Amino acid sequence: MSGDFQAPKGVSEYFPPRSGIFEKVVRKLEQVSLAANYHLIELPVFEDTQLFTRGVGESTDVVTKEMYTFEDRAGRSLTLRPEGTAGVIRSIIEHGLDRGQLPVKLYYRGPFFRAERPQAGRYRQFYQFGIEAVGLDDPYLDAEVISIAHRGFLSLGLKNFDLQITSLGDEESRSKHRVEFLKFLSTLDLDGETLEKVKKNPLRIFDDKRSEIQAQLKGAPVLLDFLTAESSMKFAAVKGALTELGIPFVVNTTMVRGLDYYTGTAFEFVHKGLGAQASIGGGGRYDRLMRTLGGQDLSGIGFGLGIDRIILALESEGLVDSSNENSKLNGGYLDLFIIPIGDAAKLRAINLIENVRKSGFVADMGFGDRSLKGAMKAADKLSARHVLVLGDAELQSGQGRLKRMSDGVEESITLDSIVATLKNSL
RNA sequence: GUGGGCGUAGCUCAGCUGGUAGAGCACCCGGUUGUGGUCCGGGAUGUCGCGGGUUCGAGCCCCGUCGCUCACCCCA
Repeated sequence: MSGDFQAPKGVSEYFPPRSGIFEKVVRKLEQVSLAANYHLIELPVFEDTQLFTRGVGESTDVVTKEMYTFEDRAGRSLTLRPEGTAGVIRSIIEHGLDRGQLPVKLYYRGPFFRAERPQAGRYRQFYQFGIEAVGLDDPYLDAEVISIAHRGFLSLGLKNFDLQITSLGDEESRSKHRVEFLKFLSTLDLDGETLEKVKKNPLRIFDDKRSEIQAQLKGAPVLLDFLTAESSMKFAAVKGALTELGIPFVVNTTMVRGLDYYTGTAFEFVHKGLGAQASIGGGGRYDRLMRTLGGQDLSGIGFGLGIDRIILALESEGLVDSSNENSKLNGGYLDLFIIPIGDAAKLRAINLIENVRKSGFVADMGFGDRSLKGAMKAADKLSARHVLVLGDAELQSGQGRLKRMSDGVEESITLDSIVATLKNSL
């Protein structure tokens, strides 16, 4: 530990070589989303506090104790976004994006903030990638959204994860179940704190990890058994589509989502190689959110994936080598490294490098005053494919020897043809 | 908010029952004059998280404090 400052508690930071993995994850997820016609929406990281209290739900932990809320200079209450969907919906309504063709298909990514106690895979500033399909209530759209997340994970090489799904049904389904469930809960022996929790959202009790609680929950009325015919058919359609797509899933009858706006389809991707925070992504349908925020009565569905956790998952599956700084996987390599000897050579080198870079190659040069041997070592450490030593002789003759580092073979070239030579070497 | 573990070189860590610090990796220089990867030689680096106490003497013991970490609650 050195220096006078350190990062605020619980934030994740990515610097090379790990930042290369971060970029790769985001790029892959963008790729699969774009391929399904979802497009980028870039939003502010802070919003009117009310957007979240109303949108996410007053009873959720996210709103009651995890928001970074502050006042701006005019006394407005603002909050660093704890999740992505509310902001997306706000923007859709505000800009009338839902007035054209439906569904509106968007993806977003960036930092999110929750004031929690940090632990493995849980940060106060964390990164999410998410998509939203808004405006249509079609179970096949649910399946599409899930399949995009699934495809994203597969394209990153992940294997050790499960997809869990359930249906939270519509309001009728839930109120019928709620009556029976509360009746059941009243027969249990629960402590005060748990009773409080149950009051806010009875289903939350399923998240309790204490075995004495879990034991009591055996035989509890299951929401899935109370689905209306319509909800039931939709859920069956989602499952059918997933099966058709060859996407394995397990129905989790006790799955609980942390945000209040979910209705109908809800899902979660759980990775087995992580700690207590095993969810690498989740989402679901929300029928009321848009109306709640003052928009049209349109349904939507989306997911949020935790980039930090995906990286942990990749590492747990041995899919990235964070110790190898220049692993190609991390994008760390150079097409050309020029070693100039003397100031005149540096001037020429910086010029040559510029041209090489313009042609799309990755190039760097030796700065400072290292020994030639030291500079060669540096080139090697940087995984340079070619090295060119530029000294007085080369400056005068305009000729040089391009060394291929893989086998040490040197090729005589004219300095002006270096780009062409590099192209030929591919 | 609650509980456990830990804080020693840039990184990973060692340091026995208290005697003022070490290894590996990384980094720099060199192994003759302008060419890397292996090998060999050399080198720099720490207020041992911070403050106080016990002691002739503390990285090792005690107290406090800050930080990190894992777990609970909850979630990405």
